[in-house]
Amino acid sequence: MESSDLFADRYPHQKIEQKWQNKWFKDKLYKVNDKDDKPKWYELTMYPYPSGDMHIGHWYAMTPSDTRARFRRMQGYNVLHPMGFDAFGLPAENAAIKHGIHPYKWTMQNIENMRRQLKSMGTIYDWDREIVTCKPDYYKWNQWVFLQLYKSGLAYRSYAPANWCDSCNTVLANEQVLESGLCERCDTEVIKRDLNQWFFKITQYADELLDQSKIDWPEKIKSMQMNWIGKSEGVEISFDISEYSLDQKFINTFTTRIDTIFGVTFIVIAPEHPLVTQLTTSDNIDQVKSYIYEASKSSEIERLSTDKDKTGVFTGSYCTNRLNGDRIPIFVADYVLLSYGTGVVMGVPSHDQRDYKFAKKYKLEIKLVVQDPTSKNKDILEAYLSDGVMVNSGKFDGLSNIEAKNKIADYIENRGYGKRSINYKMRDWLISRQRYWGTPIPIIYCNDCGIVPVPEKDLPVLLPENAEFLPTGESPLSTSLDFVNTICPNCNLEAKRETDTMDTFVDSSWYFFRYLSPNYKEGIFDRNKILEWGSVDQYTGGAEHAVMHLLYSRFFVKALRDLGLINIDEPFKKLFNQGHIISGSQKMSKSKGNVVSPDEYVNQVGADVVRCYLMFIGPWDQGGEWSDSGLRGMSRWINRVWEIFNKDKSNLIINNQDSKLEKEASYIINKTIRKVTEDLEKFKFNTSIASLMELTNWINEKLNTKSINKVIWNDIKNKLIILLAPFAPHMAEELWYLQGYKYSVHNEKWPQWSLKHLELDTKTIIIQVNGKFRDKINVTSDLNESEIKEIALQRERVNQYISGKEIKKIIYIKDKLINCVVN
RNA sequence: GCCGAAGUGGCGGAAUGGUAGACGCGGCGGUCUCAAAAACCGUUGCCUUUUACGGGCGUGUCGGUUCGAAUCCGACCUUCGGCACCA
Repeated sequence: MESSDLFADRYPHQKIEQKWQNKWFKDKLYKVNDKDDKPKWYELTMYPYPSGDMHIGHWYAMTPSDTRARFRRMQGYNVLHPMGFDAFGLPAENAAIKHGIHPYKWTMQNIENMRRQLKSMGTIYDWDREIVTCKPDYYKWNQWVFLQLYKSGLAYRSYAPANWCDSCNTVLANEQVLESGLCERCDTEVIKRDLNQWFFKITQYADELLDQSKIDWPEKIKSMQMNWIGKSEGVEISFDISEYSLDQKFINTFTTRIDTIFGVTFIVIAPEHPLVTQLTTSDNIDQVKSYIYEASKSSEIERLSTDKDKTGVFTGSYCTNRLNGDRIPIFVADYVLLSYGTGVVMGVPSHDQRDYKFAKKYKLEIKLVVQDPTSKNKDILEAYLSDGVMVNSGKFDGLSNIEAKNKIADYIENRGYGKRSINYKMRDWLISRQRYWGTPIPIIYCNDCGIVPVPEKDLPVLLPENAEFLPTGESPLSTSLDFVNTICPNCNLEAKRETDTMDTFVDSSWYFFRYLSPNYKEGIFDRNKILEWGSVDQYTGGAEHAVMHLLYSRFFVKALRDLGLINIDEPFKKLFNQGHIISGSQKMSKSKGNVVSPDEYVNQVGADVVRCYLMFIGPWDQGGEWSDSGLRGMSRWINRVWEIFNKDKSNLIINNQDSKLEKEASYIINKTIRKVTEDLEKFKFNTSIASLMELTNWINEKLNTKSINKVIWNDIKNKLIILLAPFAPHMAEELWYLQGYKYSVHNEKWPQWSLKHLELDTKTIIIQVNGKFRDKINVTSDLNESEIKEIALQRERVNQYISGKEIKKIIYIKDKLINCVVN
């Protein structure tokens, strides 16, 4: 950062910001009173992960929403704008492994520092409501919700693959696996390992989550959620494998194109599918086994990559298409996922591009069943995806394929070959993490009683302090014998605890309710407070949470509602996504060394300047680039505002009455109030501030020309300070105090504008000739259309362009312009 | 590949059918100063011989609608974001 003398410094920000922050804190100015009978407004910013040091990105997310919350407060709402910490998670555990510091200590130190930084921003957070998710009085309720979901069948245990590093002997998060597929710590190839894990049944709510009628969110986010849920309707149909005398006589596939069932020339099965080994013949077993091993090394993203060539191996077995008796080869290929549909795909190369490529590669038959009515598909050079007429499809020949879809589905259902079904891309939510720093899952495994939930009275299941974080191949909690070994609550015999912890998205799925009764001991939340406050009125945060956090929260709220705990359908009524702030045209990151730290800027120019600058950069949803010189401009403006109030006005303010000037002043102040108010509603902080700058420029100009009298000054100073208050809360408070007004400006009412003052005696009319600007005139409001036209046509500048030409028509837009159309 | 957003001075941006470039940064000229910084005042889209408060051009590209288009429509180009073999 450049030296401080480059910055304007007449405004003693350090002294003033300290003074008011202390006073607000002492007076509990921003304490939220539930009993207040003003209308309630819940404005929430996504809570941060306590990584230790705040960078300017945190400020970019938080100061504009604080300004909005302050604005709502001054508009007469009882505003709740709380803050807390998303305190469980991987970085704390990594710090523990790397530096030997306990995750709790590391996290709490970070929180302490961040709390100090957040306070320095001059925000209205009511710190009495702070929540810290790694504290037992918070995560106890994660466990409690888990038990409720378990009881109602929404939590279940099943096998799921996890990234595994053989050398480190540990499970890896996706972010710990390099793009090359190697472990980030030791460069060993990462494989998949099936683990028994816990899930929440979010798929049960798939259809309700698709209903977005009760949320006012950006279209972008809504469409991302739609795609993520990925509903598709089709038919589940079985192929006959009874010739192999296995337990299963049929192999099931799901298709959205049942009209192409007669074009199936191969079947593809996912490598993880339990039938694979049973169906593989001894000739092919070596090949198939090595293929499965290779597949386990590739990540899902790699497997699903369109760039990659399709690969697969033949199992040596066949199945029979029950509609036409065709004998069809069965392949294993990694482009089929066990987790979607039935994990088996019917290959129709003539009508699916991916199947077409696969068939070409392995020289499989390509059989046309839907004919293009125009070209008749003479040569099949690629899959034909459009609609057409059925051919090679037995008794369905000649029908349109759209009609055939239904008829074939009916036929299949009548014969018992399959049934219509709906599939979702979305899977159930895997919440198990083989980690230390998270909420212990409250389950006990007993040899006799099986899976036993921890009784509610025994909650919380505390995270033991003495677990070993170094990788052992087990979840860290299993190294704490005091923790693992317990007594079965059912039979009182020895039993073992679950040693996995919960995904931290569980914490963030309901934290917004905990703010309403943060210290409530009798339950997850005080239901009366939920009735009073309801869900979040305005939520703000980054778009990177478009799917996971925002979808999980919606699921949680619906599940809690169905458990009878609340009567709310959606957690966040309105959503706004801010963009990202960048530095040196790049995302800020420690490795690039371009992280902008707010503390030193706050020291040099003050929190108000940093706040205003961040809001002034550009539209909030588009993000922007940090620039020291831009900040300097804001510092200049804040200092100019300060000077307006602090310079000696005995010679500047005149005593004369001047109704024309008073009218002008009244016009500009009303215009500013309207602009600031309307733009704040729309999150357009940049233009709000620009209009405040215009107002202060006007005041300075009038002071310099000695054209402000006492009437104007008294009106304008009062309103200007109030308008400044949400943006620059410290300076506004000090100016308010210096004017001798009653503490606090933040309890003042937001000013109203009146249309009466926005009407001027004269209007500026633009004169165009053939749509080009040529002149403008000032006319009094009482002139009518023909009088204005007459004046306009007489203007010399206009005459230059119309003389000697035929006037075809004149367009007149009231109070705005005249356009003269000539040849 | 699909979906979405965006493209305007030297820079961040404003204007969502009616004076393009508000506001700010940067630049240039000046005031103050021994000098500089800071601050303040003036100026600043580009081109042109501004003798004229003069003329011409100008919102990614090409076309269209309109009296009038940065804004609406069509095609294309570029950038960014998201999703990605979903059977």
